[in-house]
Amino acid sequence: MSDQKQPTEGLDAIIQQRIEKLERLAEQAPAYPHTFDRTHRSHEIRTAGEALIASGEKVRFAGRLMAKRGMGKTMFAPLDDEWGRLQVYFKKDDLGDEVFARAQKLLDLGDLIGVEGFLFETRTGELTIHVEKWELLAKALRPLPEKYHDMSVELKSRRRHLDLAMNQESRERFRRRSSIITALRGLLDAEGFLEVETPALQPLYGGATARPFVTRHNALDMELYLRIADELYLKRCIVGGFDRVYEIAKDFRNEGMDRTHNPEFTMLEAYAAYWDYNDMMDLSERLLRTLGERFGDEGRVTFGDAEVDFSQPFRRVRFMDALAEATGKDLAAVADADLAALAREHGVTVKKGMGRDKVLDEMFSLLVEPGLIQPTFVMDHPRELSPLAKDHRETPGLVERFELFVCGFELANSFSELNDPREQRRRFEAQMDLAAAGDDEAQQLDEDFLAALEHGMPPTGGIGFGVDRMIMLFTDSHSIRDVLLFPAMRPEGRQERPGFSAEWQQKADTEPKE
RNA sequence: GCGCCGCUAGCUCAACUGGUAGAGCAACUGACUCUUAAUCAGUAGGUUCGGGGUUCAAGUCCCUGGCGGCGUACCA
Repeated sequence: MSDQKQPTEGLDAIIQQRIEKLERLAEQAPAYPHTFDRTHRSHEIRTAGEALIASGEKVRFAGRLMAKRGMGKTMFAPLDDEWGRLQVYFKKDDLGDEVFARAQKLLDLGDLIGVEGFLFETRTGELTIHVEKWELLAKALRPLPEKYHDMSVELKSRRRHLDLAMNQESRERFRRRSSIITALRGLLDAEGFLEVETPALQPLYGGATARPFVTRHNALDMELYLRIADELYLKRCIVGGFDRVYEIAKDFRNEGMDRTHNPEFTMLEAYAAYWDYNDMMDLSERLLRTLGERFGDEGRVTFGDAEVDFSQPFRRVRFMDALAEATGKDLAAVADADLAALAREHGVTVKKGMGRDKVLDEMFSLLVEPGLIQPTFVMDHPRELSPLAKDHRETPGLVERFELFVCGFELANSFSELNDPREQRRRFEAQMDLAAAGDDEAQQLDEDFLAALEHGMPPTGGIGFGVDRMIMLFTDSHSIRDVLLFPAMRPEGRQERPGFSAEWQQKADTEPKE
């Protein structure tokens, strides 16, 4: 470990060799220059290709060296930038022995270089830069992964920089993510929504049913929660007189992880004064239809085996009707005791303390959700499940709520927002009873929020979209990890890890460094 | 959480019922003036995830811990 002998094998040897090459390159020119002025990026050269060949003008291009194909006195090398790949051509007769040899001998795969030269087309028709000058922009001391097999799923997520460097389609996917979010902002802005920012650190968590992350503020000497939703703050904005607001923000939920769940995820919440949930359904259709047009094929999107069509009006079905379709029974007419039995018959696990509506919700998740492939609004839910939604204007026991399902997962959740402060207080109290009975996801009573409501909130429609899931849908990605640059993962390495203990830290500090 | 499967060179993977750990890519040396998974000849590279056990002998079997994938449960 303190051995001074130079490594002659494995990764250490590769790094050592590359450092030596770096030092030799540094004798001639700065190894880490501060800038490189490009005239074009790869897609721009590709677009202007013929004109650039005809004019013979000089181009300056920079990228990562992805292969070296040496032919003795010439060398071809593909260079990647964000938008794609462009081949460059080194020729000894043109560059001179020294400059050519430096490229041939001292460049490694993964190095970042800048070139200047003129464009030509090779015999096989590939657009190529004939290099007249080149310089190192940064050396890759570590080798790139192997080039013609996929990296393991784990490495792709864990070393996203390498996934991005190696896989054009991965770069494309994240560029598309960015475009979709930009498009959403544009659409909401055009609809008169104001983008606002609300606290991620909250003294009380609310607006959804989930277990929170807890953290601590030293100066205030208090525990804070990472938000599970923005809802209660955005409604305060509506109370204050903003007409339409939205926020695209990370929420944090301390729950399991799987193909559609990451502990931190991006949620779009939007609230509009004087709207109800019908208006929000219309808004959802407008947003998704436009996204479908821009990012799909005339409003249609391929997701696995399914083709989802956003161009037609979405199906609307009442929650209880969907359940009736699935079970063949009108569950509203079934007594509580019989309902539990019926649920078990359909393979739903019914636990003690689950209310009637909770059982219905379980049945819905298992029996109905997976079959909702085409965009479907499921509306008018049982009241107990929705403590922030307004009572249904016609049917007692229900609330004005809808969830939008696509490809078997929930994409959005929306209500006519409850704005009667006394009713809201009763709903919170009911939640507290659930909490007392052991439901650790029940919502907390938020006096400050209630006081805001007591000042008067206009009738309001609200909605929350799972942005990551939306991105999955429009990129045909089947795991949330594929649309998050850095999904949550356990740290790798170190066997002994007594939770960042002083003991480990001390050990790390006292051990000799390489 | 639980269940199943996996972890071998920098990367992607082999190694049968336990018997000298291999290949391709990357690297190194050399040849080659339009290649594109460049090609050709040669070289080097391993604590087989960690720890313990069984055995004459363990990548392989057993126990235990770590990390991951998939399924399942709660949730967006």
